[in-house]
Amino acid sequence: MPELPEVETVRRGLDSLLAGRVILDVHVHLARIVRQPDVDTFTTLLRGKRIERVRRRGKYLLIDLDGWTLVSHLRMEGRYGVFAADGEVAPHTHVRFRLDRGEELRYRDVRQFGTMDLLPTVELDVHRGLAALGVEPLADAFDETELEGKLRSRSGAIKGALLDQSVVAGIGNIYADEILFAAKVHPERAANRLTRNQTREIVRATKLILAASIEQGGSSVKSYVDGFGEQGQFQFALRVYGRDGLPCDYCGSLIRKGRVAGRGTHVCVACQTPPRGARITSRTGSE
DNA sequence: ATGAGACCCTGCAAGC
DNA sequence: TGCTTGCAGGGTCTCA
Repeated sequence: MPELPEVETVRRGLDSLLAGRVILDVHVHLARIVRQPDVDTFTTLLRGKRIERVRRRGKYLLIDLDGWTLVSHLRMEGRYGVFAADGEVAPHTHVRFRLDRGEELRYRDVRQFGTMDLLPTVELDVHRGLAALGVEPLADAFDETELEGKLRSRSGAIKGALLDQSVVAGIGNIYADEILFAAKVHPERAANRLTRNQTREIVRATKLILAASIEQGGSSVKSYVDGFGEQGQFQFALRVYGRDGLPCDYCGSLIRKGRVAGRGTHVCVACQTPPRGARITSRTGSE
């Protein structure tokens, strides 16, 4: 499930493959993926456009084309790949962009959750999803003061706050668990009751973990593959996510899994001290 | 204003 | 063995 490091890995792959290429034609096989404009306009507008570059904001891919930008969100399982145009088309391929040199950019998405919006680049700031995003976690602007300000009014679990894209952009379920483990903060701790030191550790862990994951091409817990069809290697560095019942690398206690903010949540209750009233504790285990 | 829960969708695992 | 059921997940929406 692509989060910031995976989307960044895809961005790098696509940028190197697509910059300077021309879209000759577009075929949309599943209309739902394209939210705006309508499919006919989408297709007409893209035909003949030259791809300038591929950017990223949070978990969004931004493909710039001659004054227009294709805003693409992979959600759970969206994937891009460049193939020979006459080659076999994989199942669940929903959008095909025919390129020059006999190649094709293809978008696959088994769960059909992904979205594409095409809008003038100058209007990007009014895109609903983009407009609501918080700071980029790897930017200097994301520091303890910034995070503390965002958390001040939030009495809910810190994990829920980290998943909120308006607090900080790009963190999903996997990295939220990894970041909180590295920062030694229990995911159920109230966001506005963190100590200054805990906030600082969360910021530090966020930058460290996301950067390390990008370095290794992202993680690929399920089906994530980058623009070149390579699998990320960061999955082997996950310390808590998907490791319920296994010993913590740091202290040897068993990793527990429960639900926080409606998401499966992994925690070492020895390293991440549960707050009063926490559901995930050494006693209760799962649930 | 905040936060919890439903919803979208499909593949897979678990349970009978 | 074959069926049904439930779960996973990101973002957006509704509702309290």
